[in-house]
Amino acid sequence: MKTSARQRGAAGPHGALGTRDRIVRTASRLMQRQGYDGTGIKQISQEAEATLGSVYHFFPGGKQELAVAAIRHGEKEFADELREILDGEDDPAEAVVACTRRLAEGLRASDWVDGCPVTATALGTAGRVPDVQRAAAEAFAHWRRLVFDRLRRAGFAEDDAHDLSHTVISTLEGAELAAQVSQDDRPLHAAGRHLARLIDLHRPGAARS
Amino acid sequence: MKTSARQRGAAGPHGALGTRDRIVRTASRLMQRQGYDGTGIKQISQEAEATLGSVYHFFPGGKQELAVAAIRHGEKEFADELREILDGEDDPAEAVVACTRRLAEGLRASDWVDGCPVTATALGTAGRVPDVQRAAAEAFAHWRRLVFDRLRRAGFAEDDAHDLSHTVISTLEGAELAAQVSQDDRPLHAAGRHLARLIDLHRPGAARS
DNA sequence: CTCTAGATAGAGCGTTCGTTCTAGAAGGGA
DNA sequence: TCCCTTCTAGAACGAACGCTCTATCTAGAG
Repeated sequence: MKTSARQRGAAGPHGALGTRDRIVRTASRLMQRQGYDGTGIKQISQEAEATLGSVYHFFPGGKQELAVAAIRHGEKEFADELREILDGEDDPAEAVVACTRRLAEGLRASDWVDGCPVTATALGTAGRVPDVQRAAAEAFAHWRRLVFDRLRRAGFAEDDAHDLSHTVISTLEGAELAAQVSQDDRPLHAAGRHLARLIDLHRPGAARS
Repeated sequence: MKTSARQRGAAGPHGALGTRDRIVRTASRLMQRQGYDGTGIKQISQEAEATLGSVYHFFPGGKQELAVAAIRHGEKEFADELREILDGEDDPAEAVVACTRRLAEGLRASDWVDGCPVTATALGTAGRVPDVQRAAAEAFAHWRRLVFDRLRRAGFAEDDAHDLSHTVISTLEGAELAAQVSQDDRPLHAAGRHLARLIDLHRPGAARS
């Protein structure tokens, strides 16, 4: 019996999730918007409809452990979306453009509030909380790996795929950041067009300068 | 009498700066590293060797006004550096590569702690503090303008220069972010190589696909 | 039934937060 | 000389912080 039927009666904005899941999802969403220091444990427990006791029951390591779980949750969420988009297009260049469109839609739909789920948390704790920094680094590495694998599957050379996967993730992150700060999705659209050109340039069999 | 001779005797880690300047510089540096919520007014006043009274004397608007001043300071600082590098190279593509090198040096020298001077502050206050968001948007726009002007001066078409300036700033920001989080400067070097290729692609007179 | 581990509940701890407030020190103009 | 503005100094306030602690409740094992 991992999660018993002891949960509150399916009410509230959360589905039939267990208490632990509600806490992690809420923490992830709040830290994405307000950063690590801007998000209080009590705020998380309230919005997750859990009590302080439950939070410290599931996360005895306190705020740091909760932040790591929140980052890992955000990582998986975006990884699933990324994988779906990358596999949904025949051409990797078009797939990357689709990514920028999706990011722009998400930003606009949230009124420019919901950006990357790990950036705000990671940046606000730069060198202070090693566990958080490590989890954020793993998130970036994982996302980059997804792009790398997609390029390899399309026949790109290993070195090219490696470098391109770096730049694709960096540029997606940077363009989302610029779009969020400027409240304008043009940075994302420009990034999409340019990344597509760049991928075309390194396409296997293409002429190289 | 703007700044009297009433300052403390040139001691401390700060030069012969006025109290207001010491406060702004300290706030900028601390918020760059710890974000808006992670940086306290008292911490700023202590590290700036100023008192709380001085802080609220110069910034009656409190933390928000101070954060705006800190962002504007960081903006000017990076703009000066950016202008110097862009003008220091004959070719805009080489200039952008020089930028990525400079960013990598700065990150490494600070042990991956000093990233972009506005990102952490802006992200941590996403939609909550409009003044900060506006100042951050102006910073990005200003930096982008510097790249745009440099490309125009090199003869690039207006539309190309516009789109490229977007992607250059986005990618620089994203690569610096990825490098900081991963504590690894490879994202910046990959970004430099790819941005140079992209600029070459749009060079005036070059063949276009 | 009893017993126990898992989970929930929230009062309360010491600390720090942003801010306010009053008091004083320093220099220039009258 | 006195005054007035500018700047420095830090005690004090209510609120919020992360966290600890004890108490209670529930579901299943025996």
